[in-house]
Amino acid sequence: MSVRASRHATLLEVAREADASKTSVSRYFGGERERLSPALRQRIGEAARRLGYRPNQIARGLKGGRSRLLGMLVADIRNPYSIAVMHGVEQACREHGYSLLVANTDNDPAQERTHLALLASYRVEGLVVNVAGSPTRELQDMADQGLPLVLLDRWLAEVEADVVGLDNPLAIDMAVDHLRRQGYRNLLFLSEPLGQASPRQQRWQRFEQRLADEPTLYGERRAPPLGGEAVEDVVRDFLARTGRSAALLCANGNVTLAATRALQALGVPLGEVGLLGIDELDWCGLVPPGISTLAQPTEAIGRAAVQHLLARLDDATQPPRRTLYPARLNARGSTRLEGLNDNKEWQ
Amino acid sequence: MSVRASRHATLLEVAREADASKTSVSRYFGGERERLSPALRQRIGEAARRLGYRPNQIARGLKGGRSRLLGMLVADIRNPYSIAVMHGVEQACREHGYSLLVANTDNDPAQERTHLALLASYRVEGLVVNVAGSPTRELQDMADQGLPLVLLDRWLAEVEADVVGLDNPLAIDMAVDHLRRQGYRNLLFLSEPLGQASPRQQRWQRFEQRLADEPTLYGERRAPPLGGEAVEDVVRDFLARTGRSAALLCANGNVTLAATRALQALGVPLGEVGLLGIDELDWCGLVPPGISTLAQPTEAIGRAAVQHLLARLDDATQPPRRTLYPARLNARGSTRLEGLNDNKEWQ
DNA sequence: GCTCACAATGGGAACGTTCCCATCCTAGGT
DNA sequence: ACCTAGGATGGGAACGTTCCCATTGTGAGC
Repeated sequence: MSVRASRHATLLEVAREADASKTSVSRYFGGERERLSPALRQRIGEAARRLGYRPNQIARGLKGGRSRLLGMLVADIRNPYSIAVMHGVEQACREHGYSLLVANTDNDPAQERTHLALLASYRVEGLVVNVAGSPTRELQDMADQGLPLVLLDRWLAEVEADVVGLDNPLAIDMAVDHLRRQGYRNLLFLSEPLGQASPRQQRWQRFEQRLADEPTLYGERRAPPLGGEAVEDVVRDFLARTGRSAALLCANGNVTLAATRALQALGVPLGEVGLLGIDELDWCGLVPPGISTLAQPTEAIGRAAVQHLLARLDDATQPPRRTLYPARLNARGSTRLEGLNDNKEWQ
Repeated sequence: MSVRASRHATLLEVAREADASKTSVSRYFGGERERLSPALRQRIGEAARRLGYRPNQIARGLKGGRSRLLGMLVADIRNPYSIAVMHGVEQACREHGYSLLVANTDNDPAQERTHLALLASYRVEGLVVNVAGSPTRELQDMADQGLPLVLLDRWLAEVEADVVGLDNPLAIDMAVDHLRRQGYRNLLFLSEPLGQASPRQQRWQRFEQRLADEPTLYGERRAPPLGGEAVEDVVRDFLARTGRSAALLCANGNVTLAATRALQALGVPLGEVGLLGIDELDWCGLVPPGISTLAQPTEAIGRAAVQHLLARLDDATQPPRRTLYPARLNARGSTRLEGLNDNKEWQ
């Protein structure tokens, strides 16, 4: 009985201790216990416990190529949407015996490339990607090498991979319908600058399309920079020209935040000017009279991403799938034109 | 020239392609380029580029024990505080050539144990731990095995490890000072149930202590469950008994959220009853007239955690350090007794 | 009683690195 | 010219697994 060295016990040590072969011990921990006789099984179990043995995942990953690691590349880790999805991804990983290696790019395309390479070097078995730029080349290479890939929310037309996210056209339809039903007639669609982000583009386009089909509605689209006074200016201008029954439709959480600030700065009461945001945020219920939102089923989206990965790990040949979820409407005071209006929408 | 197999190029293949030995290639990628002659260096560089070679971190980790992985165990990944700190940790990791393996326990002690074991099995070189329960035994074992450990925010008295977090007594002092200066005289300290969480206990104790030193102030402490009506009841009761110049001091972000809801439900205007929260949140500036907070320097805390890890990796013998940061006061409308009061505090 | 299938077990070669230790060569000191 | 120090390079073992392929033992079928 020696002083416990400050190192980890190995498979071989357990084998010796249990008077078994390393193969048997490997089987014990590799989920093939039923192949072992009860006696041997017990000896190994005890020896392992005595030695505090834990299989070394690194070594495991090396031999079998099974790193049991899934990677997630996040464009902006501070975005509540990303977090919520990540939570779903992480849970699903855990349930399937995987661990999650997270890389955050802070929306920097250069970092994105670096991190992609990094994740690859850890031989992750699959990758959930929320792209910032357009690392088309890198992603296609990885896909070609047989690495299962899921594009989250944002997708790249050129990359053949599964896509999981929100049904954006439907979300815009729901938004426009809701606003119209609540009595708003002049809609301002506010987005962040479109850039490469596919959801922004989709929402932007669908809004236009939808407006064309609605003779009773008037609409405009703007994508001002979120930083300075731009949002406030745009909103002030719009309200001045359209007067009553105006509403803002915010394309994502950041915009909702900026728009809320702008309306507060302009001294316009929420509801009198409608405000509907895509993405649910903690505080939306708190700003009186409550900000209406279209919530994304983030948890489900995260889990779905992992499921796609696992399915593809199982059968690499499936054609790319696209899984889109509907948004859920949280109607609050910010889309009630007059305090005593119809209350049917409320839940 | 063969069809590129769907596998990764290996060190050996690069060596063959460059007509060099694997040792030389290993040196090239292991940061010992200066030991190679310029000619060889160039050959290897070109061969590697041609083959798209990337060192396999898994294999690296196996031989040298250098997994280049740092682990982070988070009690609640959806908590904005955790996220913010994680962002700092992740950045610091990246800057030092490490990757981050994140595990979320959802505040479940059982999961916590599991995940701790999991992280260990990936042979992370250091661990940032934001404990949920009291995995004292596991942590001490890991520390004994020579694994650098940093306790984040919450600490366990029994575990010998570095601690990084907020200077809680100082934060309470700042809070009490600010509230007194703003004219509040009756303070209600609201916390989540204390449990094992050291910061909650520290804040709770310091409040009592501080109140004892302030004859001009009256104070009470409560830790109601956050779920139902309890917070509202506690607040209503307190306000009924103390009347004017009452203020709530919220021990963390969750409590601030609950307290804000309660005050809104009671129809009490913010400011008339003071509200000061520990932890800055996105929406604190949005709820009129703005909620005052004590912000934690989360980014710095995250970076400090990694620095401690690296320092200990460098010299395992250092005694445990404790690094505490002061909070920063964001004074807003919720701690202005009357609209036209002194404005000195505003920034 | 002999063969054969099959269950239980073990030996050894990978996996892709790192690192210790040669080996070779050249230039400098004598 | 000879010895040697030291720079450049390479060979091989190890890291802790998994997995292919034996090797043993046991009872059923003939």
